[in-house]
Amino acid sequence: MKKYLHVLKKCPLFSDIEEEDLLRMLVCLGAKTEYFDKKYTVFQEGSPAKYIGIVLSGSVQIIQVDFDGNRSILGEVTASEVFAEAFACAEVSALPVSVIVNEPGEIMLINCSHILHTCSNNCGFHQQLIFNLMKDLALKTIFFHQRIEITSKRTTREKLMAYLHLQAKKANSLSFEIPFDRQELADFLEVERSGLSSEIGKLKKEGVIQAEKKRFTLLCGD
Amino acid sequence: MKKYLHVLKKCPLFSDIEEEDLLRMLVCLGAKTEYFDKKYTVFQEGSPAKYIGIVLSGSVQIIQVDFDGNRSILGEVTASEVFAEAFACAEVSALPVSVIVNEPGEIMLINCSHILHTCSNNCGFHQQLIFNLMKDLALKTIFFHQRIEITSKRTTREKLMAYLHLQAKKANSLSFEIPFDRQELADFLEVERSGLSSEIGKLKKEGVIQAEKKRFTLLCGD
DNA sequence: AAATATCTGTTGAAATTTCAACAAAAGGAG
DNA sequence: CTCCTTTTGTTGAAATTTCAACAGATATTT
Repeated sequence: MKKYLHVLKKCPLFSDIEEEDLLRMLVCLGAKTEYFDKKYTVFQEGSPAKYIGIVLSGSVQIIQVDFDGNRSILGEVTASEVFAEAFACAEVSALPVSVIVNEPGEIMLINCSHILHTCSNNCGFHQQLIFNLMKDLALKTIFFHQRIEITSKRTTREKLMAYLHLQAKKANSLSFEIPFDRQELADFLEVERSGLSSEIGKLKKEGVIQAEKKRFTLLCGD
Repeated sequence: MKKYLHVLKKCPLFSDIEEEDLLRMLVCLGAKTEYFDKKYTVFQEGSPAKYIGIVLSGSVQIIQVDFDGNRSILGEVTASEVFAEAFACAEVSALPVSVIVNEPGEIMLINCSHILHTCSNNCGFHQQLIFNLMKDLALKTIFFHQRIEITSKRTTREKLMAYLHLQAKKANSLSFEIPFDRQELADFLEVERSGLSSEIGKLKKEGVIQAEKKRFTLLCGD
């Protein structure tokens, strides 16, 4: 556990909680850590939500698959980030998403009811923990708004450009890497892979962007 | 304020808070109530988020308008429901959405920092309030997942049917009213109004649904 | 009650996406 | 290094959406 202390300290769930308190708290919360291989299903759509997940290393993807087999990627979660917190908090009986390992690594799982229902020792950090969880949920909602702003565009080109501009803003640079390959990007933008590929090709020809594998560069300053 | 007590008691923000405590708390929080006319902009996209809104009567819509003028409707908020809580909690400096009055009515506004930062009297309900706010945020996230499940469909027909099935499930009946007119429904589903209209026409002809103004009935039991 | 504004359904042409299929390129395993 | 798998770009045809425009129906206002 100590190995990942620097990761946990960056986790929004543990903001403003001291190192020694954090370690004790994790014991109190019954946190457990597991290693998962690539493509492993950490949480299966339809199963009850009890655990909050924290990525310690590697990464996971949040995905939704409808009955026609169409995959939507809701997001990519990397080290020190939290996932499934909303479902665990709301205590839903059937997860609307699956969580799949993208890059193998270790994941910490915490039974959410241990967070929500103050422990018997009534430790003071507990209030801070709940406060942090709330902030995190608020930020997740904002993330969804950004995603909707992108996917609500009507054409592949507009969706792609909206996404790239947002990534550039996040990276604070016109050049940046995205966490998706082409198929995954298509599933995130809710478009067809082949159409996306050809659109990327056109934008490159037009001199609007550079694109080499996962690295994109916006050439126009707008 | 007393006039809307029954509405406030149903508000998820005030679950498990006694009537007398609630009234005192509202004073403590500096809650203020205002009447708004139809089409009035309660919150303007781009302005800082400070207040949580609670609809006491009438309804509001949460909308996003991109620079091309395309409108997306994120949701409809009716009596005893909360809005803008995520942005207020996250203390964002620029709202990504506007809130527009649909049916005129009264709205209660509460400065979110009064909720987040425990008051000097440190009243016990405050912890309950924060807990409730967290639950509410979790449910909002789930709502967004449902919306994504609908809008991620590729055709107008699929989006419409996914939406109608969800509404039927919520209403617990195959017949129900939706809160949108045709243009608004199109802006919620992220499709073209004319295409939506013709799709509704086809579904009626095929005997899959009945549709009369805002009342829809699913004729197939699936 | 008439006049005005808003909402709805329809149309056909243009633009775009989807779909299926294939080949080149890149990556990984032995 | 070679074989095998995965990823990516390309294509053209079919399906769907978008767009603009209009007319009938429904509300709202005066």
